[in-house]
Amino acid sequence: MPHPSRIQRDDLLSAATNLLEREGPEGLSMRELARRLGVSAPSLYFHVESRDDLFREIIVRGLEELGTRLSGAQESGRTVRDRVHAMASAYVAFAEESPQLLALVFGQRTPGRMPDAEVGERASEAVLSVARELVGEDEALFFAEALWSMVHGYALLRLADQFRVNPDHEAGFRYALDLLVDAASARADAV
Amino acid sequence: MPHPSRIQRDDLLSAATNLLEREGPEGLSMRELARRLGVSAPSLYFHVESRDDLFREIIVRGLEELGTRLSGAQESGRTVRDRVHAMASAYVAFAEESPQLLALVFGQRTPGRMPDAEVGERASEAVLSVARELVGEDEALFFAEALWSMVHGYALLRLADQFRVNPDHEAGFRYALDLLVDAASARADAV
DNA sequence: ACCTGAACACCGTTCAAGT
DNA sequence: ACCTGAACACCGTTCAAGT
Repeated sequence: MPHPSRIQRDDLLSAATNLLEREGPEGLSMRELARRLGVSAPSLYFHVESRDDLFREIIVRGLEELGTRLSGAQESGRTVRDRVHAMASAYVAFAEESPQLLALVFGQRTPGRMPDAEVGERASEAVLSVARELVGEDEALFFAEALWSMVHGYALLRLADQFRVNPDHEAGFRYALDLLVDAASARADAV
Repeated sequence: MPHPSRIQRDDLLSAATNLLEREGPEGLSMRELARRLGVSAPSLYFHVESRDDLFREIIVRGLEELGTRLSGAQESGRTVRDRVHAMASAYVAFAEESPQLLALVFGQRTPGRMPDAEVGERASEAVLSVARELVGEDEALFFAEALWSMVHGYALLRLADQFRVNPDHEAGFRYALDLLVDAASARADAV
């Protein structure tokens, strides 16, 4: 009679994500992960193909979680401006809860660690949809990239403590977002 | 009579930076670096304190190089818009030449790896200066953060191949930059 | 002053052996 | 089907010993 699995796939990925946030990517080792799960290191290979594969799975989960939060935030605001701010705040909140995960999700691709292209669909669809509202179909893709870039850059640079000379981060972020929203409205009016 | 040093500090850092770009941060190992320099691993510890210290030195060099390029680009354009585009292009070019280095320079801070705060002074001064021209002293800090965020985010997301649905990256990037520059001009006119 | 080989405590991964 | 201990080739770092 076979053993019932002693490790739940979900527990493995949760423990791995915790370890990643606490110790960084170099600290997420198969042996340490096994130690925390109370099993031997080789037994992990019955649940993931390799360490790279483990990273890939973590990224998939992270990307799905981010997509869920963004499309949730998208439905929360009354005006377009509110929705942009809600989504941007959700993005930054995610970045602050899971900085290592965010860096991994949108970081340098190492072959074997990157998930299929369609995993991020939900997140990009949410951003594209709000961009469509603001500037119309034709410019939506460009505007979505601009908005995403700004929010992403802001989240990462804040985490890296690069904005330390600014005493009021909330105000700075709102200023940046409104620059884009205002510019979009001006363009839409001009047409 | 003491040995003359067989390793030049500059060679060590260059080789380390090359190895970083080729193999990523996890591939930059003291032993592999020593191998490439034709010395034993322990002898590296006469030139750097630790692997973390090596990373810190690489980051310092990278930040200085980026600062030099940005303040060079800042002097190149005739109009403010030209200068913004020149600096942004220099930033993206740096990111494309040295993606791993950029991720390191502005990535998650691991204690012991981060350089002193004033090392990035040159780069931030260049961005602040162009921001001052565009929106005046009062909003310069906020605008600089917005501009830097956008360019940084754009560079990273491009590298992570997140803009693959957009066939024309050059046009998308110019669109994004001009959104900010136009928004800044509109604000300056309104005052 | 600088370099070395040996050593220690780590690491990813494989594999034969166990239930 | 799942887990283990032993093994292999790595790794950062220290240290006594050499020039």
